[in-house]
Amino acid sequence: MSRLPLSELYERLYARFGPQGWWPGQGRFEIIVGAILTQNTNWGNVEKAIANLKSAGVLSPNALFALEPQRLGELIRPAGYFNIKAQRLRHVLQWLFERFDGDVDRPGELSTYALREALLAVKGIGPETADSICLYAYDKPVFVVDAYTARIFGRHGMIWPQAGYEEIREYVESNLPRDVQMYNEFHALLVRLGKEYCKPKPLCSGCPLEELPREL
DNA sequence: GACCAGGCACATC
DNA sequence: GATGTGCATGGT
Repeated sequence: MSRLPLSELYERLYARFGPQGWWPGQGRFEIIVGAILTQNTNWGNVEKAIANLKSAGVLSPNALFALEPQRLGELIRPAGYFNIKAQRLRHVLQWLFERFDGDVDRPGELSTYALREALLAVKGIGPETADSICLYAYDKPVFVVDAYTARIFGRHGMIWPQAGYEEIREYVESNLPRDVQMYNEFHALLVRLGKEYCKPKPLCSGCPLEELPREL
């Protein structure tokens, strides 16, 4: 495995691409909705779905919870998997209302660990979605692993090929300062790098990381 | 037309 | 515990 310090990788990516300004949406509730809609889905499609929700005036916990499930599906249709995602949004809303009286700020009072566990218990919220919500909606110091992260780290020999989500998350969290802003930028920078240079095909053309030493 | 995109739950072995 | 499959739209 490479001994390239993660902090150096972070600094190089930041120097190359600059601040990414994530999350690309505003407000806690919009971030939560976006985190579910973007599951295995291009962000451009998510933007269309969110625009539909805004136009319909239902991008709030109360309005969205009052919506007929079928109507919700129609509005988020551009984001794909619209039936299952409509259900997942309902599950989050049920959680929000049953446990926090529909107040989207109150989950933030939980500890990082408690919030993460509570989110993971909601049907339709897996590790990446839970961590995205923790980090980007509630400023909790949790690193978000995604498909790009695994692919980039894997191709550069930084993790075992069969490493799972938790393994990769702990690898990052134990090798970087526990810093919300750094986790925020690092994840966004990895997505940026992945979109531009680390696609399934072609493999790594012009990747900026090639300038980095493989072994220090 | 094939492939891909900021996953997840569930079935099966 | 690992692996396979359904879920769906829109861009390249």
